[in-house]
Amino acid sequence: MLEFTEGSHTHRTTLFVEVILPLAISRNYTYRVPLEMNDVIAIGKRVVVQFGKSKLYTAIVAAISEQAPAKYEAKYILEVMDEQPAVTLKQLAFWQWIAEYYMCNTGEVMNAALPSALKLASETKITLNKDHEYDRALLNDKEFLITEALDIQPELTVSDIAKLLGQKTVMPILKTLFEKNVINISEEVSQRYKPRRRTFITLHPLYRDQENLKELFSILEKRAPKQADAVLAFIKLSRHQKNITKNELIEESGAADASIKSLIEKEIFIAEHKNISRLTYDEDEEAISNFVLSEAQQSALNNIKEQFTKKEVVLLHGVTSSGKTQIYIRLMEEMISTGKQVLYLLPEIALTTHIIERLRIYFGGDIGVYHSRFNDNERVEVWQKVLRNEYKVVLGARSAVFLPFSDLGLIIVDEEHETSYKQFDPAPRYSARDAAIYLANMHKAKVLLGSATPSFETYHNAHAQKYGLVELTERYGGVHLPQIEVVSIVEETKRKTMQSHFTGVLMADMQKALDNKEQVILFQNRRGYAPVLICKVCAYTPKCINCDVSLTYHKSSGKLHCHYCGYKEDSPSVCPACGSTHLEYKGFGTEKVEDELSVLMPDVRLARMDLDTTRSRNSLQNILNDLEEKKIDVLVGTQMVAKGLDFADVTVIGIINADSLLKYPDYRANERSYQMLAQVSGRAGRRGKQGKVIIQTYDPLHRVIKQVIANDYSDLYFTEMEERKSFKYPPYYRIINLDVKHKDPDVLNNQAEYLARELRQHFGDRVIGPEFPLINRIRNYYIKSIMLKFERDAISIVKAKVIIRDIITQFQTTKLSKGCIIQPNVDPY
DNA sequence: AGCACGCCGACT
DNA sequence: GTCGGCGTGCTC
Repeated sequence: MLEFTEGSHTHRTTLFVEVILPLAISRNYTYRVPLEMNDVIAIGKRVVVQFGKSKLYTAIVAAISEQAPAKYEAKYILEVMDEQPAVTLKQLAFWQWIAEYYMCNTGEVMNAALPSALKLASETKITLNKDHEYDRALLNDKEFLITEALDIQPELTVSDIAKLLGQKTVMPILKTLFEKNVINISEEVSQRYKPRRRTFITLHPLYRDQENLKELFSILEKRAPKQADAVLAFIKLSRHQKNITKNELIEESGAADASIKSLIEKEIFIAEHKNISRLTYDEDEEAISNFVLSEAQQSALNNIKEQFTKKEVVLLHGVTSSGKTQIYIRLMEEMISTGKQVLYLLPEIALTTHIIERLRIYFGGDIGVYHSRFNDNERVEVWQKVLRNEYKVVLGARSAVFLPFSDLGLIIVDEEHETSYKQFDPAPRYSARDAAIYLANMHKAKVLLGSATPSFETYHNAHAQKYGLVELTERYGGVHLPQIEVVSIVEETKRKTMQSHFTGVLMADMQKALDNKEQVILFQNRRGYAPVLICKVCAYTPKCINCDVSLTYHKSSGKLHCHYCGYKEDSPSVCPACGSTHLEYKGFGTEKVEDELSVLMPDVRLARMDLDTTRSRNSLQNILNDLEEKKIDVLVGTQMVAKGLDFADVTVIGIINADSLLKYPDYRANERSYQMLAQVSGRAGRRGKQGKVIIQTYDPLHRVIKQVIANDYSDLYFTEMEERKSFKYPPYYRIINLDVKHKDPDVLNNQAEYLARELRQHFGDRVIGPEFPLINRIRNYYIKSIMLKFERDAISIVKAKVIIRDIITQFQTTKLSKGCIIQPNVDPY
């Protein structure tokens, strides 16, 4: 046949593809390629496949072969979605590495990597069958209810119906309705990415001639004055801008849509429909790079470049406010001049418009931004632009490591110690910092890690000469490090100078700053009002019904919240156990700090920044804007305030209770506390003025506090490292945690013990536990943790992981382990 | 992740 | 008895 002449031999060959499904399943599945798709099928393209009875998914082609599977009949691919592969070969290899290293499935990696608009899944839609006559009186109550609902809303999903009927199992009912020909059941895949379209208007070239234009006006003014207005508005707009959309024209002229339409019909206006990008930025900002590096910055930059000739990864250890960003900018400029791409990773919270705008000054439209506050369509557009190599620089949070880079030259991981680089909740439990190093390796690119308080892992690698190390000890522009004052809460309580949770010292310094029209940040590492509510009579404490935690009282909602599962209940006014009205709030969070301060300083403009106040899309940015515009005098916040805040007029920082950090029962508590305190302190007095930090604590002589005051990170490092070594912790050892979960605590105990025994057979006393973690029940699952500690060099971690995987697989086939969930967490933070 | 099948308690 | 919960296994 004619249409078969142009192609290759593949026309006659039946092809099979192995695809990755966006699900937590352990292997790939094989589908058959219809002959007519032979020419378009390719690795990395998305295909639509049916998986199971009815569900349709977008899968990624991972391999193509001519070999038919022996044991089953492969289903056909339904559709090839892409003209060009959406995922590169490098990415597929990267996904594979993540899945192996972090002990999860490729499908889970795919889920994290692809913007959801690129992986549409079908949804079951229920509609009325209008072609069939039936008597509704013959239906039972529930069936009748469904038809009634479909009269009002013609299309319902399965979960809509579950909600409607108030029960979980609805499929049998829908099935009988379908068999009675009352309803249709269909699987619909919606193309979720929609380009944004606008209509652009231009004037017919005929009217570029002044005479013709004059004539046109004289006609229009008489016959259609509204249309004349529209033409006038067009001419006015065209003086300032090149592209004019129909909407802009309507807005400017006040003319109706119909007027414009008739002008288009008369061919006076020419309309053109175009896809436009959602990723706009102000083109008026000319790219300028006219800053001068200080001597210290310049020598650090030279040093980094020198190190890059010998090392793949370099750590830039620079104190807060040392001007690391400017060094990054110079490096990025040099890299993109060679034509390679740059990835600049930042913690989500630090990715504010402030830093984006700052980089736009230098890179203009060449810079792409990628983070979780972007909506799906925006993310797809960034993805596609990276794929087409239209960005030179990508600025992004954790998940930006998954973008389809083709030729990376440099990855910068700023604030590399940040724990938010590690994903916790759903697998893949990956570290974007560590993954970035692997990714760079694949691209033969360099990695620059930047931090004022490097993670011990990184610092250790730098000291071991594995990474290059560049130190920058001078603050930019000669800004002094803040003065740190430690205030003993015990002392002040004795002297009765405490005002609720504020020491006299803090109150006085806050007042002084406010008198000078300066700003204050207060840090309290806990959100909500009070973490524990306790009955003074019977000591009853309200607990979460799903988790092993006490509920936190939130004053703003008047409810008790669980911070682990989201459960909420009304706060009781009498003790549910004994009926007493003597209920006491114990402990305090940001809400209470804010509340108390508003009583003590009623004239102060207060704001709060924590998870609860920054949930919606723009709320974080709004708070930061208000702070910048000095609409806020005092900002109370959780760890968030330690990151990415850079405001000249913040001169006083108060740490309400340092002990909550220091007392944390974790081997990293000291490292974390130091990082936290140093990072918060770094926010004080950035430009021109020396700032002041007040640390309130019950334990002013604590070693870590002394080290923070002395600004002696290496002292902290060397003392802590001794302990890490003797207790077999990272960076000397690698840790893999296996969290075992089960609804029944007894089964969990037995099975976790059994699993640990199996592991011990291979790994001996490298296996610790199982032990109950700090919180031993979350969302109704009891949890036990098994920890594996591997010495760094003596054992192949790759082989160990294969063995662990085998043991887990083996374990899951045993009858008694039914219902057990095992979650591996490699390199837990 | 969905969805079907099968077993078991609590209702008409 | 039957309905609906829930556990278990499978999907190319």
